[in-house]
Amino acid sequence: MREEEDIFVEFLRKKNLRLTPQREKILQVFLKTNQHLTVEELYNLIKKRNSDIGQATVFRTLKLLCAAGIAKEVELGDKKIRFEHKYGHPHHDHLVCIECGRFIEVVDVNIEKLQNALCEKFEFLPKRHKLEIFGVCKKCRAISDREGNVFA
Amino acid sequence: MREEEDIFVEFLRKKNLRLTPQREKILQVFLKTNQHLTVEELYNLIKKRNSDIGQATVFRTLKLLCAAGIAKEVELGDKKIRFEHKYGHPHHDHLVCIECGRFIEVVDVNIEKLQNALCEKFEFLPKRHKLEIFGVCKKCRAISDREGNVFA
DNA sequence: GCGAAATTGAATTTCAATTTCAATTATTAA
DNA sequence: TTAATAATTGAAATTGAAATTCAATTTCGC
Repeated sequence: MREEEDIFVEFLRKKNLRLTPQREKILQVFLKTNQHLTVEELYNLIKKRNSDIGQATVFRTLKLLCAAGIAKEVELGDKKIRFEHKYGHPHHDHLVCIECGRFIEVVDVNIEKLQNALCEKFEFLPKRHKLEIFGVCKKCRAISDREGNVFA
Repeated sequence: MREEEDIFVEFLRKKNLRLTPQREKILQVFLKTNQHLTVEELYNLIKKRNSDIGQATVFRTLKLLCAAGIAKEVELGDKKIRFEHKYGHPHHDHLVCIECGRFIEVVDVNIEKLQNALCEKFEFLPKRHKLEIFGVCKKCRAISDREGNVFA
């Protein structure tokens, strides 16, 4: 929390930008949730909590947070841009449940190694990658079982 | 070519839909390109070639082709929906060049195996996945070298 | 305090995706 | 063949999220 704020302040300073109450608030609320929210969802969350900050400001601040390395854009199947924490939150992939929408963050160094080997084979210089596995999570599988889903 | 057309005809028949000249044309042009085109790009291609088919029809036909298992939606970084061939074109991942936009289609059974193992660990039932590696392709790396790109 | 620069947020614009709807075309039943 | 029925088309309109505009406001440096 504190650390992210420091990074943000430093980032803003370098760019001759200002840490405003709105930006501070948006960062706080953003950091407090571990979900992957869209601009609109974060905007609604902030409005509910108390503050009255415009959607444009939320939008712009999230972009700033990305530029500062604190947030990161992701898309999880639906066609909306979502934002996740980046700082202190190293690279990972997602197992996305197509029933409940929840996701599991995973890393597998062996997969990453094979990916790099694959790139090498094509003399392709990898910069970043995105792996999403869509399926049914443990919890939803249990529900299907209980309900005797004939398709499962 | 012929095969895809047969599949499409059969698909349409089952759904009580019709094979119109427009749909036939769209399928032909779609199959002739190996790129991953957006609706608009395919629409422009068709217009250039000769025909005068509306964008709505291209859009709807591509959706039909997806439903028929002939086409498949993909997104490659930019935020547009693109369509690739699906029939006779088994699952694969993409190495996407961030310089020239070209992509390489790849498969690595070992990666897939590790993915399945990973899912098992979380009791997650995988249905499909999407792996995209963004980086610089061989050709573009050569260009950077030639130009003495100090950042490369 | 003053002026320059940055910020805000409501409203607007953008842009691709999608839908509407009236006109057209094809199919079916009589 | 014709009339009724159903599907198709495409121009135009709509949608919805992303991004921008701009006048009003706030903040900063002096």
